[in-house]
Amino acid sequence: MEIKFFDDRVIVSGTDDFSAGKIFDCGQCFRWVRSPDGSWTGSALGRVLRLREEEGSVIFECGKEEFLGVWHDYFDLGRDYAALRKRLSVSEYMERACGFGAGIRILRQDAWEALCTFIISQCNNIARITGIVDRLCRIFGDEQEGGFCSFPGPERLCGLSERDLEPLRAGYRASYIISAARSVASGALELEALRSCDAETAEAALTALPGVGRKVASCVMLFGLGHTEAFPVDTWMRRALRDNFGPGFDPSVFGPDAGFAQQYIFYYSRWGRGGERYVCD
DNA sequence: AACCAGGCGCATA
DNA sequence: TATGCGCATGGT
Repeated sequence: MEIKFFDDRVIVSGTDDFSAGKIFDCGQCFRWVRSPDGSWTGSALGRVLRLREEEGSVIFECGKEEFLGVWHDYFDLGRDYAALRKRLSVSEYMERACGFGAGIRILRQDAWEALCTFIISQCNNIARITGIVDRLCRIFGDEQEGGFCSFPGPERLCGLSERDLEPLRAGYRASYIISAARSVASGALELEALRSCDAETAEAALTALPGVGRKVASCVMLFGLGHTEAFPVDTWMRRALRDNFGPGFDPSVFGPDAGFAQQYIFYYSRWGRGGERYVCD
């Protein structure tokens, strides 16, 4: 992978492992939008970025400092995904899943945003999750360039009531959002400290929050806390595992790569051939 | 017009 | 440990 710096943009080229469409549509984040011209714009970590793909390279519309200080890490560009896919291709199925998902990267998202959005995601569909998250940012976040809004932090939400959140139309999840905001804002839950904890400790701390079970906790760990061994299992994963792996399958065989295995399996089962059989059943 | 969504928490066996 | 249910809302 090559990175070239210009005054107003950074160009990343020479990799099969950056596909904006797959990265933003694989269900890990909810705030990147595609423009008619094919470019993508999103708000993350308090900043707005636009990027576009052109002839096998990715163009980040930002300066060198911002790229190195923010986006290089956010897009996990220091990781060798080609080597990762090779390690994960331990079976014919995994080889297909990794090939199909080539281009996926697991974003290093803000931990609070991950917690909040995956609380919202429970028993919900992507379209509605996106809408609720958008309203949350639009109503309680700060305005940014291009009509985008920042993700409101826990200190912004901790003083609100369930009625204040009614315009989100988040249903019963509203109370979960508020109590999570209060736990984090008060310091009762130190999200950043969970980065360096072992997985069991992090999961226990997260599931202590109302409305946070194993699935949401594992998503927060994987997408927001850098716990790459986390392996979220939802309805899609349950079906994919049931049909393609033994009944006693243990994701820990993938060790610290388990989270990436999960993403490739999930993406393949939803959008690839691995998922078609379920439609016909 | 139903069905169900990247679940959770609680009750019951 | 396993299974079932209600929870708010609205996309498909």
